[in-house]
Amino acid sequence: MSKPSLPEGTRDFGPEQVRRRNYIFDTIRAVFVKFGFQPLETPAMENLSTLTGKYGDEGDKLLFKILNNGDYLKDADADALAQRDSNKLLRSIAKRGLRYDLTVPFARYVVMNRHALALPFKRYQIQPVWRADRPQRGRYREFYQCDADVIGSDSLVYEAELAQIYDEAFRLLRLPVVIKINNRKILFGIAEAAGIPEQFMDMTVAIDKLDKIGPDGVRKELAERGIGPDAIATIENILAAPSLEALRPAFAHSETGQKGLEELDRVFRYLSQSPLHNEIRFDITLARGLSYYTGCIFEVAAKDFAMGSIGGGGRYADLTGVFGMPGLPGVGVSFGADRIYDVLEGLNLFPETLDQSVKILFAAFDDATHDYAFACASRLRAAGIAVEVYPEPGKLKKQFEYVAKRNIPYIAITGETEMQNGTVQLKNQATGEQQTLGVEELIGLLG
RNA sequence: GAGGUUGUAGCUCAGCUGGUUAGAGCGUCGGAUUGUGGUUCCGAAGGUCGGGGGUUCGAACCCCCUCAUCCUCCCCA
Repeated sequence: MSKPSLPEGTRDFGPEQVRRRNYIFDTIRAVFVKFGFQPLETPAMENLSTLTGKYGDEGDKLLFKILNNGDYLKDADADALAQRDSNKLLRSIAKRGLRYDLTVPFARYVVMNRHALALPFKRYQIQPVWRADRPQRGRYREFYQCDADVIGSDSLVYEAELAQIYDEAFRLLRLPVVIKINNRKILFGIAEAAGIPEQFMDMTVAIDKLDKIGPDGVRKELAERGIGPDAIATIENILAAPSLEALRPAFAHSETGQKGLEELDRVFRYLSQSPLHNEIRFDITLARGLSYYTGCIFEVAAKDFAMGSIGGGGRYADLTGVFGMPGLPGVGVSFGADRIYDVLEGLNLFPETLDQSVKILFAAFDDATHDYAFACASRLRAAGIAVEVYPEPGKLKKQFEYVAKRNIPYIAITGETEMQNGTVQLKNQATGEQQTLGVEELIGLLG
């Protein structure tokens, strides 16, 4: 019998961690609700056909596949098996997989329930997702996303609301962030201005790395991806633009680029109606990988703490199209709860009060007073107060040590005298103050 | 998927070029203290040295495999 262990990239969460995680979830959820989003949950597993092809070749490789039940080799593709062709074999031995994100399952849900939905449909979803990535700092194989998406409207008011949601949630978590915003149409405008619209994706991937590899690195990467020197010069020129307004001349011949500028202008106009607490920054190098984004894109980074993005999102013109329902636009954002946890922990920003669940512990000396303690505890519980009774009557030392370890703020000592008078000896653990109280008075004090 | 790092008590880590019975601090448990904790003192328990195989008279230490960890790339939350 070997020691038990966990699969790579997964974790247990102890009581304190769960309380802290719930603090994050509750905070984000409250903001979602305030903006009119409705809850949705979908299964951990989806049909593999729902998932494959939605995240690019890389994404497909990172999907966890679930082996079919029963005699899965009976129906396996014999040729693929003989040829040891895993990709070909897969379809015949695994028909399900674990969800990779929350957006695709949402799109699937919308298509399946289109007749029942009032559009625009605003939903939020807080659930785990799984990726067979190599775990490292801030990267896990099982992690939670907190998503808010709107489907069925192309109004830019939602882009503004989603930016406000980021701002509000991180304000409540007291975590200073930068909300970066860009627009895929602006990126396409750059490609058009440089005369390389067909290399839009290559260009995007390269300039996304600017803050990581620097201008020289980007130049090199652009060249490696087969983009000519003239085009590279144009791109660099545009990237150096100091403001949105300065881009206008460069996009004189790019209708898409102009559209991108207009969209961002509109979003900023909405946002100017109500000041944000965090910085929102136009970042022309922001690209984001998922290929289905078509309009505004978002990314959130913590200030003062090195961590990959702790949130991201954007607009997609046609996500449900792959499920046979074209023309439904959507926009959404995601919070990376696990990374937010790591950042809050690193910056020591979790509230102290999260670990006080039980308010008081009852301590007794013998069988008779143990009964009395139990009776008192029951009355407090009936009044809605979280209470514990120490399991063994006897030495106070142990009972006090337990209270200290559990961070319980009060201890009630129920001895012979107290039992006869219907009182308890209440001690405040923080101040050391002690007083004799009747049970009703105790309920009044703690309730 | 590619490359590297680390793995010794519950935790953090020592452990010399391979050499008797693998140590420390913290924590845990018991006692000093049978109605008052976080201090102090005394004592105790706790190890398949991540797992498997190999080299050797002898392996925590060297070699191979494997599992896990942390990090970089890729990609992302």
